[in-house]
Amino acid sequence: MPDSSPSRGRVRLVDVADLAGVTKSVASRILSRDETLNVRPSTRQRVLEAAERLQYSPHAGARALAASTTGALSLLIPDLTNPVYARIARGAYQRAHELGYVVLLAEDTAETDAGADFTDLVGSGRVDGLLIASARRDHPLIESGRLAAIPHVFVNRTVPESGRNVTVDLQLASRVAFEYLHGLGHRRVAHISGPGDLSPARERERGFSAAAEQAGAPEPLVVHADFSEAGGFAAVERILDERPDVTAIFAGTLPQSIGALKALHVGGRRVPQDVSLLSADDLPMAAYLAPALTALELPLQELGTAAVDGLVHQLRGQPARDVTLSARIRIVERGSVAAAR
Amino acid sequence: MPDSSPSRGRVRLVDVADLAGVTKSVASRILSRDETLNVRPSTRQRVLEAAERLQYSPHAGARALAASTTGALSLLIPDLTNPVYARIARGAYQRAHELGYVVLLAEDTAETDAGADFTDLVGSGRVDGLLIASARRDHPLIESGRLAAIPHVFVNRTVPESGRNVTVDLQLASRVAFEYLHGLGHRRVAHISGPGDLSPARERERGFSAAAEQAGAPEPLVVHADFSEAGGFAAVERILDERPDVTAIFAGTLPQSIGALKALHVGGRRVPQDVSLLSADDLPMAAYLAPALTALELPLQELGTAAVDGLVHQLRGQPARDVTLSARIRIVERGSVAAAR
DNA sequence: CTGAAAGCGCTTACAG
DNA sequence: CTGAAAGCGCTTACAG
Repeated sequence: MPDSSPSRGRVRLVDVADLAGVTKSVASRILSRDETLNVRPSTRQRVLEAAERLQYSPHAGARALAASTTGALSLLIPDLTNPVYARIARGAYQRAHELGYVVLLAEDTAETDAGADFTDLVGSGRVDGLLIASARRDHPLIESGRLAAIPHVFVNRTVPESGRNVTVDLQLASRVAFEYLHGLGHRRVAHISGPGDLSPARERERGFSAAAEQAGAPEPLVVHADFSEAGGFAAVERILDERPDVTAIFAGTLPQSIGALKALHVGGRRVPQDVSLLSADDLPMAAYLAPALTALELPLQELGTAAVDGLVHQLRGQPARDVTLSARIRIVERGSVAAAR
Repeated sequence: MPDSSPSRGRVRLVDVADLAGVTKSVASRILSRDETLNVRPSTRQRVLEAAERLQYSPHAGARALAASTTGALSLLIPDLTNPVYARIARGAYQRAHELGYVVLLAEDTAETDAGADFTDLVGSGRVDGLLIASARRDHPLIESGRLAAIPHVFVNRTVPESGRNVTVDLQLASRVAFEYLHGLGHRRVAHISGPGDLSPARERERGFSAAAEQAGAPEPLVVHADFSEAGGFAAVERILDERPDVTAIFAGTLPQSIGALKALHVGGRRVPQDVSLLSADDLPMAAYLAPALTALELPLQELGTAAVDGLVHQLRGQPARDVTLSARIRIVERGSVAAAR
């Protein structure tokens, strides 16, 4: 096979144009599916075949430079370890792929201090916009003000006044949780929430308490804790201390639930005979714990999908908007919740 | 403040050069830390300050185009949900950051069929190279042959003959596991491995069996299973069926251990009184299960670090090489393993 | 229906 | 020590 001498071994647009017997202009327009273009079907065909045969893959940088668009989105998640984000990420990937975007994932913990790096992802023209699931309230990205010029969306968190929040209706979800427990006769109920400054945590609390008030039930005890096993453990210690007669606990995340289970065990409570435990986050693992956890299922994959839709909406020049998902919130019953005695 | 009219609001190299009173050439060389450059300290100072003041962030695409290097690496992981990869990713991030690279994470499951997308990440000049932790044996990336022209490294998996494998010495790790159990008097031992075609699984098996043989112990029962809770559950069912007198089980992953715990419980075995369970993957959660899991700790973060080093080594024109980590392999003792009765 | 040409924002020999 | 200029591989008005 003769070498058509592409520089550095890269197949360029001009190579496929040459092979197809057209100019770069036409090739470019055909390959980028320019709708306004009228070409003979046979020409189109030749170009497509040439691209295929040469395994042509446009240079993203050159395209970004010329068109000032990258075709890439970045998803910033606070904790790779939390499977909740895996679900969101999958939804995001899938939709992005459908829309012709690539999504680049990045973990954005306080330790990595990656905030700067990530603003730079957009600043340096690597991505067109940001899907921000990082939950830190005083995130450098937000504080910096650099976000203002950048298309972005907040996922699973809420930044007041931003008009860019894509969230599950956590107040509704918490209400569902409360009413489920209340319906089983539980009257002394506690809720393990997240760190006080995180918006999802605040909303769960609000929904839970509001539901209690509306039901005329005693005010639930709300305890703030880290979203981790250790957090759940410590929270239950405090709950048992302040309210030893508690009959049901609603934990905000699965890791917290695992810690809670342990602390209940240590505290001599049987689950669910003495205390019922309802977990947020329905993940495969929940079914394998002892007892299997009854959990609140949320539309996480849909959240990822909606986030990409919201961001792409902005990229197309539409104004940002809040999106709240309230479908597909339900309780998956397993063994950790029983009727109050 | 007067508008210096940057196009599209972007601050360009020429803007900082102007502000500093030099040409683009000099500014470029100073900002990209060109060692061979000799400039007056005062000039360097002015350029750096100008860049700082304008919040200059070079256009990654333009740079990629001109220098044919992107400063980005991509880490492909098979399952976002598995915390093992989070640890590897953190190590990779940190080292990449130190070396001036950005790392872009992507989940590469069979379902997303993302193989093509990812080859394209390099093909399209978005990243300089790939850190491949995807474990599928017949991965489209490998099959396609396109990988040949692309700097890459396999992380936590081994592709024979590739000379690009960055791994923990799993044979050694399994030996450590076996000898720990053997030392406690266990003679009827089983191992829950992964799907038969995954290289880490095969190596763990080999190491485990070899250690048994060397100790003159009976051959361990090895059961293949999915790396999930369900896999661990099914594996233990089979083990109890084939070898009801088993006294110790070594599970290859934490999710498998969780499933195993459940199956042992269902099978009427107490852990560790009747059967000891040793888990691979020491993660925070292990301490909160009932019983707390004794686990094999592996140098996962170091694995990520070494992978980046290996890839950057290639990017600098050095030949690829295998790297095997054998330090920091140890047993973290908790409650799930006891001496044989 | 198709082509010639400018320009996106950088880097990097090559000159001075 | 610093500058002028070509070129990386695309897209996109603008012409024909």
